[in-house]
Amino acid sequence: MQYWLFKTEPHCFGIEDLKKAKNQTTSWDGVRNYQARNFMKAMKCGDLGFFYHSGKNPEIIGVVEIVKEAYPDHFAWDMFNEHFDAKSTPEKPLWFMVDVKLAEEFKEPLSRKRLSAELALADMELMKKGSRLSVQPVSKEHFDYIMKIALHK
DNA sequence: GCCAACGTTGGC
DNA sequence: GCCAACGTTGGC
Repeated sequence: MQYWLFKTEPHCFGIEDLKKAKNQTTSWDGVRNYQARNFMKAMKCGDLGFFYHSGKNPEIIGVVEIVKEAYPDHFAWDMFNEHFDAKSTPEKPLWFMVDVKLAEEFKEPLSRKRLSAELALADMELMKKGSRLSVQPVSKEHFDYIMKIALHK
């Protein structure tokens, strides 16, 4: 069992969109970064990930569960999709996505400010300056630590 | 709005 | 294969 973090701009696809989605499940498509893609390929059903809003009010607002392991991101084949990439084809898919389902919405979101006050999280990928990875692994220690804060509130 | 960090592109 | 230029991300 591994832990992850999914970043998203709330006005693009936020927790409200996920809540409204069928079965509160969505495909995590549109990732066009090799490192992030490789992390998605490593995900297993049942793995958990934080749902993070970037932007004006950065915060972790919940937890999602991987419910479908990596499969080709067909949006990359659609010329009219904003994430179209001619290098990817149905025969040789380059980009992949997973399906995630809302597992838990925190009663109170954990703001980045709140998280950065925690020394124990200083070496977390998310908290590193200049970290732009939209899909990233989270250690069990960091995951548990953050869950403890979230549930304690 | 600013700017640092990072990934990608393309000339050589 | 190097690296400068450029575009994007994302916190502040």
